[in-house]
Amino acid sequence: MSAGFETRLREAGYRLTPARRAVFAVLRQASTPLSAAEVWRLGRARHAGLGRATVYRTLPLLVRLGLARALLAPGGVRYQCSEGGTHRLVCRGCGAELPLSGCPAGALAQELSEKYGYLVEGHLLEFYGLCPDCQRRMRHEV
Amino acid sequence: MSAGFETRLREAGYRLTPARRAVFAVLRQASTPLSAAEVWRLGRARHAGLGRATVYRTLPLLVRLGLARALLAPGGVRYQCSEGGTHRLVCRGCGAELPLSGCPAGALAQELSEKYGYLVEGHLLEFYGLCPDCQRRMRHEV
DNA sequence: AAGTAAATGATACAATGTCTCAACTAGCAC
DNA sequence: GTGCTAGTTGAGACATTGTATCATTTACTT
Repeated sequence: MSAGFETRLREAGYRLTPARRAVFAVLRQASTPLSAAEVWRLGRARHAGLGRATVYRTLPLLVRLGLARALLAPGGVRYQCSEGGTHRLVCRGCGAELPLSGCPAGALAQELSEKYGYLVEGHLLEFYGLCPDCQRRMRHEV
Repeated sequence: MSAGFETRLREAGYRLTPARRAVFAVLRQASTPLSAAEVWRLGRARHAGLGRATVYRTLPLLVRLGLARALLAPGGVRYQCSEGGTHRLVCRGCGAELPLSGCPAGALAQELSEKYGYLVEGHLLEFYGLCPDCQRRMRHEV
């Protein structure tokens, strides 16, 4: 799958550099979406002199190439590898996120592909609301 | 619906102030999601001395109260009123967004509500991929 | 009408992201 | 392998975006 990264970069006319490897490797290994600052910090472990500007240049590049995805978490933008879709329940009270399995969007993707000529590569399905705790809390404490 | 804003604020124990009215009114009237800076600029037209800090305090408050939603647009975070769901196709090549009608998520919301006890208030369904133009462009130009 | 806690706006500050540019290097040609 | 060249890098200045502080104001309760 790391080969996917290399070929994708090359076929798009970009060079394969230690900095880009480091940034992508950090995202690949992360078990949770990372902020740009976190990617920088972790990336320096892999590539000593990794620059901040390079990280900020590389992350959007990875997104444009379809190798990563930018998410809006409470607290700012975070990046993660883009493999397949992302599905979750987000509580607007406490920010808790509950991952979901099973997705109704897969079927729709094919349909959209035919209808609009889009090449659909992945999707993000987020439900917003209140978790049980926050529902209780909002009734009483506020 | 503006009443919804007022009661929501009151029932959560927050005061109804000119600043908050202005911020919310700006979001309500906007036909497109706005950045915090834009909300400030537009808000000053409605409430002369509106402070920057107040805008940055108010927008997350509106999100927590379920009155607004934060979106990650190319170029940063943007806010919009939260009425129902949001569905679109986003091209990772050029950033173009194509709104969708018809959504498979509504049915799932009810199911999630029962299964997890969440109060589901809205959702965001985004498909990522390449629009027809970008597919062509990627094959040739790059 | 008066009291009070919440909210405001100004400002200073911190964090986040962008731009510039000289130095470097990946990839290609030979 | 050696040299060439355009893409890329990293440092730092800069711009933007978001946060904390605090004296002053004000929405709401009684």
